[in-house]
Amino acid sequence: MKNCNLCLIRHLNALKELSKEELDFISQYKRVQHYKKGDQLLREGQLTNGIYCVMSGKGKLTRYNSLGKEQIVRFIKSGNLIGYRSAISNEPPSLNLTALEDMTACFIPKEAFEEVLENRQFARRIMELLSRDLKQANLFISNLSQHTVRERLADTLLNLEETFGTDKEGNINISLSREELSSIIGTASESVIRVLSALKKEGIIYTKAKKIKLLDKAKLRQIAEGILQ
Amino acid sequence: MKNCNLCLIRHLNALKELSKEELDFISQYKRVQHYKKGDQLLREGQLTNGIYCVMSGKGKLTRYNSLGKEQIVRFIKSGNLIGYRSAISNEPPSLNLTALEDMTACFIPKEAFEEVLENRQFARRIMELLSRDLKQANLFISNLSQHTVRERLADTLLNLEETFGTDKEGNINISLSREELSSIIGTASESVIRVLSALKKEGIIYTKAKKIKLLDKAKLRQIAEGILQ
DNA sequence: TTATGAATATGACAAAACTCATTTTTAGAA
DNA sequence: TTCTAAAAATGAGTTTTGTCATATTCATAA
Repeated sequence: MKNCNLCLIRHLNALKELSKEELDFISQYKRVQHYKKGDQLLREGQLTNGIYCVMSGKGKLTRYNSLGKEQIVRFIKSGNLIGYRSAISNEPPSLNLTALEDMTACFIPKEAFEEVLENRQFARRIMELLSRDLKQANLFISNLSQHTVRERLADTLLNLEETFGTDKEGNINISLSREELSSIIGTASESVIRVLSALKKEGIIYTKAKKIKLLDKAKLRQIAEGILQ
Repeated sequence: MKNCNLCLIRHLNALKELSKEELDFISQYKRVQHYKKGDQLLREGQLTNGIYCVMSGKGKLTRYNSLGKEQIVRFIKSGNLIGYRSAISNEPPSLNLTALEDMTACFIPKEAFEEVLENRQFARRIMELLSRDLKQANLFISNLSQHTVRERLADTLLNLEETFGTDKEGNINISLSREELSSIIGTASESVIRVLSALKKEGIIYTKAKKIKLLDKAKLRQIAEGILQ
């Protein structure tokens, strides 16, 4: 896809606010990039002179703590715009972006981004994105600190289904290892495995290898909120 | 203070980007408000049609979980601009703002805020504020989930001193109950009390009622990072 | 197909944190 | 000042979670 005017993905994010001319302008500078599962698009602390518009594939935003353990902060899917936070504050990214599947993303150099940021509608959308991210992050904070592993896992499963939807069999449409699940909620992988087993035994979820299917979402919601054991 | 042009507090935040005329404009609509310790300026979910510029006093931004337990998300001090996140995304605030001391804050109605948001420099500053808040929130997320109570408390004490400075005796310049400290790091107040006692016994901090003084910040930093027990 | 290493699962034990009960201290009112 | 209620501190026992060892299953290459 050479010209962003022909690309429908833009309607999923702030780029939809841009005029035909502005999109032509961006098209001149953007580069379509392909990534393999496991590739890193952004690396914590390592300057990236631009932002990404994700065309296809899924990814994870992570941070490593001082002991080298990974913490998943957020997930990325097609339509998402990435890297505007560090572009705006003019500093290296504070998170890593790793592809969870093969991924295609358009790289838009910072200068081109800054240029179209002059468009008020666009700037306004970016502010709204930042606001939404911030609200989400604050929600995440209160979830993390005041809930048990079981409650946080229930919450995480519901969020994952909401974000990525389900396949035809009804399984959550993303493939994560138990290790990755544990680094979302900040616990040991053994704890996640134990809780998943328990939820399966109770008939609340069904698991088959990395496939997870939510059978009783109402109960899961109650568990997430600490109402139900 | 009738006119914002005469107010020096604005130099501490995004309002410094505004022209004389824009400040005159805001001055017409803004209201100076006084609050007592314990008063709530913002209430989660309850629409507030404007933003605040804090003139004096300290406050806390909190959320209550489904069991009614308070979680402190961030602290507020003079110079801070509050409420722009919910103003921008056009929704009720997602956090509560409670005064920790007597407080004075200027209320700027949303319409006036939206008007001056047309100023690109100002809008850019607001974006930078949102970016900084988001980065902080992400940092907080990784700190919370992968550290022990002792590590998180060490980190919190350092952050509090950095944010609020020290008084002439060298105590951290904010008065928090053990209960409040525990709701920053998301733990039971007894756990905070025990760890504070231990740190005192080890000579790393000094405490006298609500006064806390950091005696060995280097060690505290190592504890916070999990390098030192 | 089998072989191999990685991921998942499970058990046993240890460490961390929570809860509840009780005592001590503190801050503020009378 | 004394009194009183709230906050802080401490101890004991329980629950949750983490760690480590080991077994089992799974995925993939040969």
